Amino acid sequence: MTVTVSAPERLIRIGEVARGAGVSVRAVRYYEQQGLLIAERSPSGQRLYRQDAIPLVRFFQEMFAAGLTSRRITELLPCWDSGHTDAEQRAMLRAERERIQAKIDDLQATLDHLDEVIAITDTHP
Amino acid sequence: MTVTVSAPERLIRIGEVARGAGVSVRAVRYYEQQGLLIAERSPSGQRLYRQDAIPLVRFFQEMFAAGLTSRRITELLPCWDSGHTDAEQRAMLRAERERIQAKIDDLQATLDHLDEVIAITDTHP
DNA sequence: CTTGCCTCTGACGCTGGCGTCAGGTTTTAG
DNA sequence: CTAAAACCTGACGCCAGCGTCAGAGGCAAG
Repeated sequence: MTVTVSAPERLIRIGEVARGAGVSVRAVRYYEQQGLLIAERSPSGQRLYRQDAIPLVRFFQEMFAAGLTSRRITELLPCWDSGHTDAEQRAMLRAERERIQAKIDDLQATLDHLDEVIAITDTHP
Repeated sequence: MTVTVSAPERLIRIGEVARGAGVSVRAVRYYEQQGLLIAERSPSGQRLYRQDAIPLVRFFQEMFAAGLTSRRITELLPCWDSGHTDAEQRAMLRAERERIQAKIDDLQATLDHLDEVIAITDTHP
């Protein structure tokens, strides 16, 4: 039988999270307000995060860039960080996947359109 | 020598433009306010458009979906509807093309990311 | 003529992801 | 010990692309 002595994980403060993830401190506080990121508090009230908060914030940025709202992300978080998801959550996950795929297809079509215009304007000054 | 008698093109009103392009009447007025779409006026003050306003509005929607602002679109309009563009405009056009391509690449990476999560949540209920 | 739909001009509201300022406490470096 | 840097809680501001409401005029049909 093995006993896992939880390694005294070094907790970091909000500034380090922000710099590590390339966002502003304000943004990290906002994520907490939206329920995306829960922080412990030091006795004096400062937010304390585990290191994996940094990749998590990067993940949020990725989802924002893909057009998801913070509410939607909170609904999908169980799929991400826990090993237990229900059918509804997996369905939402696939639905978002489809939305993103559709967006990619739209952008690709737009790109092709633009390329035509570029070709015309280049050959026909 | 040929004389081009301009065909008495049927002008349409704002509602027909909106329905044709799948946007709201309010949106079409907004485009005019932003300088995207200039309309003639009937004696009573109603906006009158040529039929090609409909594909033009569709084009605006495509650009909005690709992340361009209305200001940016006005700057690019000469590339689109006239046969005369300068070097600066063609450069902007290519720059936007690159932006969209980068966006597509980002979204594709996000999609791959999501597919991994989906695979995990599906095999590991 | 009137009914009903379309159009007009303001002008305020909304959404989301923050920026930014104010005014105060805490931690850290020297 | 002290000054700078980092952190805290509100709370207002911003932008862009419209939605929406108010109040008034235009236009074809019966």
